[in-house]
Amino acid sequence: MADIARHVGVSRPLVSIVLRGVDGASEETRRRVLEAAAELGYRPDSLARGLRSNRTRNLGVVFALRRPFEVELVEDMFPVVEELGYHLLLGATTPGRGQEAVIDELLRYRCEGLIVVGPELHGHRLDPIVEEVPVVEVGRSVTRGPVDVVGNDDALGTRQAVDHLAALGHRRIAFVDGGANPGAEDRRSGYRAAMADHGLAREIRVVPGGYTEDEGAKAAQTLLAERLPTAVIASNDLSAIGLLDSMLRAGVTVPEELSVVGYDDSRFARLPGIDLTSVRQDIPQMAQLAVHAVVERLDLSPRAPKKVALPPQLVIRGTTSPPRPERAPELGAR
Amino acid sequence: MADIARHVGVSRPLVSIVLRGVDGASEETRRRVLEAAAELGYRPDSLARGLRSNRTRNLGVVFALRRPFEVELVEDMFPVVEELGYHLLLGATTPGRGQEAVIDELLRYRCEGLIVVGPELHGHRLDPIVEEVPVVEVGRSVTRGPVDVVGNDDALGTRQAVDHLAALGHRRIAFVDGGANPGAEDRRSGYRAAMADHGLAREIRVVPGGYTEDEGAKAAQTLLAERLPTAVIASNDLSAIGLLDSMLRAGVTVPEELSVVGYDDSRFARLPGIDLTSVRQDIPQMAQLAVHAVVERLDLSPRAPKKVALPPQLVIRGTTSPPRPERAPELGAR
DNA sequence: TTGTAAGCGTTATCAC
DNA sequence: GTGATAACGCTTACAA
Repeated sequence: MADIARHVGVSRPLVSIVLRGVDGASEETRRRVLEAAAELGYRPDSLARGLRSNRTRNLGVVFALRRPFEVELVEDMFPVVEELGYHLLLGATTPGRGQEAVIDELLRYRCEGLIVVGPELHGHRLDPIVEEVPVVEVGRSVTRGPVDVVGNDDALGTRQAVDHLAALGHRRIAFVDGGANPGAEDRRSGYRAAMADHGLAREIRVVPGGYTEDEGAKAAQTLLAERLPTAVIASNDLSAIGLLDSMLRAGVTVPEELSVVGYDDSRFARLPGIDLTSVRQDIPQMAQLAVHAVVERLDLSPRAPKKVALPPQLVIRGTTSPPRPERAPELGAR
Repeated sequence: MADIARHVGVSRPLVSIVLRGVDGASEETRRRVLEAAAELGYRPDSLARGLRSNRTRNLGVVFALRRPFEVELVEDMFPVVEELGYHLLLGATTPGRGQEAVIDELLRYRCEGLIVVGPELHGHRLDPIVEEVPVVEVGRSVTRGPVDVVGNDDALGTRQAVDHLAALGHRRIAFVDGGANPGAEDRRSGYRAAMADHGLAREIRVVPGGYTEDEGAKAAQTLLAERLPTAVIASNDLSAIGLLDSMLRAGVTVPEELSVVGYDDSRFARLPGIDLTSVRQDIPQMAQLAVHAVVERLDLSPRAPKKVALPPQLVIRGTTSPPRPERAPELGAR
């Protein structure tokens, strides 16, 4: 920048004024400065700028690089963030780098706000951070403190799955649990509540599982060892796919003998050859709400924490159909 | 940091010495400074540090958030980068943000080196950047200038696929082209060369395609409209899956009537229910080589550009088998 | 071992 | 409309 100033024959601050596009410089100066900048290949220094101005306009987003759902969410944040005049700083968690380390790194870069996708931190560990910068959590249903939360109504999602299956005539609907993964708890409770509402409380069956194909396959083994239900809701797509495979290998036809529903409507579910009925979350909207929530706290005055749970949508594909007629004696059973 | 200095009663530079862990401070001072730092919740400021020291130890990586292959590659870079004492700055390209914009942003943060995955920039657009910082390109086979290149030997990959199919007895082996996508050119030429080497030059058949499921499905239609080959090599997994689906829908059995090979050995290929024979790239090693290449240029003296092409490995799964015996007249045909 | 002075590239403040 | 000066938080160089 000093180069430009010397080149044009003006002072450094004046160059700064021109390059920032604020007013306080004559058209003539402006033109000559911009010309020189282009000629000299000037590139603004974000470090110096952030340091001096105390305003980086950086938003940090913490997410897991290995969760396609979160990656997609982040991708959808970019246009929103840019439009609001901010930059997105990616804080990727990996098996060797937890959320805490990532958040710390983002704050060292003076992020002004933080979007935490799939929060894993216990409330009190997040507390000191929340006092420093606005935080929005994406994908957690309940939290403490002045934190905005944007989530998916996971309980409603599994409820929709149960409704769909019940409408098809299913009664024995099992659920493959997601353990401690993000959203798993709500998905489980939504299943339980919906089953009860359909008068199927006695049919509730929660099988231990997880968010991976292996765990889905294991759940399938559990189900195969006992009396098979007529339908299964898995707590995410991957476990549904693992389960699907084990079932097919065991000679169970889908959807004739067993209907299967996944959760996430990921690319995997849409894959021809899988064609999985699944619960879709509105990812673009979650991205937009999350970004707006942080920016509002930054640009506007403080306000009460906002907790949003978006309604998901069941996407019906080829893995669900009415159950086979039960054997006669079943009629009498209650 | 000034706070700590005041709190402990020493000068600021001394605090800096302690916090950086270099020597030049007494044990006693060290202890008291660290204590105060913990107490005051001190967090180093990367901006100020980078600005003053002219050494950010940042490595920028440019990659596409929507390409799982690249995301996986980036994930594998983290441990390598950390071990070498650097930080990875993620520069994600999205549909709305091209490589040029992303690189520019990374350089504003004073990245000392750049890893460009799936380079899209024409040589001359990269030139001015290469003069500023060390650059390594990942996934391009030929480039100009003093740029390190770490890639996959894509031509060898398709060659392995042809070898495998030829060994099984296939002769009419078609290839679904990848158009202008990264690596596609080499995959095509590897196919051509391998076919010729097997004396199958007359059987060469390149069908227009791409890297998406839709393009794979379209290629399937092209193939179905004419005489079906006994095997198809797709230029990536997704197009193989699209093709697979169209074939199955058309009543073609796989692998009995048609063997299918993909490329990338992505998660999709490994999916039970897909179980696609595919060409695997050694992602962890590519990550390691790429990072080391940049860091070497940074830490060591300049040296000639290094061009590495890693040998891929064919992973044989369920979509390939010997062809059905041809009808008798075929014997006489040449 | 410790302190002092200076400066990294930029912007804020206030004069002119 | 323009320019001088100081300051952001930290590290380097050198002196004590």
